[in-house]
Amino acid sequence: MAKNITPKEKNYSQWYQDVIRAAELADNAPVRGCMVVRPNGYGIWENIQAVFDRAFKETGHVNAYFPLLIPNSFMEKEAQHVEGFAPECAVVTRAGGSELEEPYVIRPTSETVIGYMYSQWVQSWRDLPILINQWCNVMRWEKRPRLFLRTSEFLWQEGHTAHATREEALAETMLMLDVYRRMMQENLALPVIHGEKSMNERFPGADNTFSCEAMMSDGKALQAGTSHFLGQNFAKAFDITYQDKNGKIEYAWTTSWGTSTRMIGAIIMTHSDNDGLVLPPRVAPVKAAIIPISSDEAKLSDSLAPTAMKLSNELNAALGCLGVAVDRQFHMRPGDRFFHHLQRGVPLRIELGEREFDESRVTIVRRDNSKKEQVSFDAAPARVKELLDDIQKNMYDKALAFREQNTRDVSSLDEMKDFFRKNTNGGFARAYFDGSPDDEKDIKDSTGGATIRCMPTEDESRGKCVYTGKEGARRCIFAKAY
RNA sequence: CGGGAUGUAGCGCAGCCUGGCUAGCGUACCUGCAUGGGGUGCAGGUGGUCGGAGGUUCGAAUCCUCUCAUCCCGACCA
Repeated sequence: MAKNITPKEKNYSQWYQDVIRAAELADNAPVRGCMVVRPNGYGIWENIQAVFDRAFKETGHVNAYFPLLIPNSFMEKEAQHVEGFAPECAVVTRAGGSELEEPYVIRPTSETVIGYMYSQWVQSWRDLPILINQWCNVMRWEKRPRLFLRTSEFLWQEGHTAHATREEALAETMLMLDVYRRMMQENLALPVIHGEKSMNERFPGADNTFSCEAMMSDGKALQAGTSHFLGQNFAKAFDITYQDKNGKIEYAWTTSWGTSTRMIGAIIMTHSDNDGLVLPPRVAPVKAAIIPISSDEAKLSDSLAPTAMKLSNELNAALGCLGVAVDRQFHMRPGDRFFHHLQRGVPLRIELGEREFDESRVTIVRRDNSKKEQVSFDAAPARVKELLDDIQKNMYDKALAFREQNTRDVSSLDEMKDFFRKNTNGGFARAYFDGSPDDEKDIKDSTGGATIRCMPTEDESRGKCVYTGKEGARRCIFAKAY
């Protein structure tokens, strides 16, 4: 057991922070609520970006960049939007040594500037759809920051699209929700439930919001990605109009969708253990560490290290990435080196020592030391690839099994209260619900914080509402959330 | 922003109540020797204007006021 990490059973928040520190993912910045993303953490983000970016491009989107500063008046054009975001906006009022004529808001999200630009770019039905994504930073002055989950400044991607018809925009909203679900499941090993948000949880300015919800290992829910159907709200606020085939002027229909560095928090809280970080191989910056071991320095530099380099090149070629690194901390004791990689979430360790070398074999060991096997040099690339795929799959299966173990169907309000009272966080409660936003708030108050995370898209069943008793209610996932 | 707590070496802490020699301890770090396949052992050493500002006092880590930051519990959110 790692002595620099508080066990999660003892104090989950402390455990989370300890894992981040031990894995050198991020540090607190000198600015309130901001974080410094360290190389090991940024490497995860780069891998996430790579797989998501590819998926966006495969579905016809292109990248662009819009400015960090937004004229204050833009924010005020959409009533719901300004109401939702005003409390958490940081504003620039001085620049160049004097007071600005109009304050600039540091973007909390870019619907407004992008809407403004779209209004200039769109004239005809032929100009639609516009399918643009941007990777950038945004700032939201949150009350209670937590590394990766909620920081004042965070990195994300925001897609903004404009369409000629309502149907097309709705289809886009659902398409991107599904892209998120797939990417999270396949690459981050996060089983997520995707579905529609309740009115209380809607994005300010959206007609409808959908999300991907994941269960953390303490039973709480985390919203890992959202896709919004904005209707014509922003088109009307920013005058995004086009002339249709009949020559008639129409408002466009828009969508927006985003995922952020919060996904790194989701990965940590879904997979990691009391020894430290556990990373899904597909997004691990280091997928395997080759560790040459010998007490004979000449042997290390003359034969083991060069062989390790050769092996890492072969492995990288086989994996199609640069995820295999040679550990050159030769002066450290083997135990220290193993521990270092363990805490940083490196899925596989390849031990290359005198014992193996003499026999032209390497030892492949899993992070948790659960399996150790010897393979020949020639067989190593294929075997490593196989093992990484296996680990990736097992992580997903394990997370899914955990979610299922902590999900329960509840058919009455008392049962729901009981579910969330018994444990500290409960888990996911599945229940039919057809009440009003105030009814939902009442459930929140009486359960110690459980809210509707989403109404699963794939669940078309109908039943009796736990609150009102009305028949024909949709099924909802209730949970306490981060 | 409300309730609670904490700021002393990179990290974790003691000292504060009851003011007083040169501010300690563990760990990390550096050096040496021995070691070496899941957090090595011994010995020696480097490193602190005690979060910041002001006040009380002959004298402040310690008492008082203000301030900043962090953590926990709420409200808010990707």
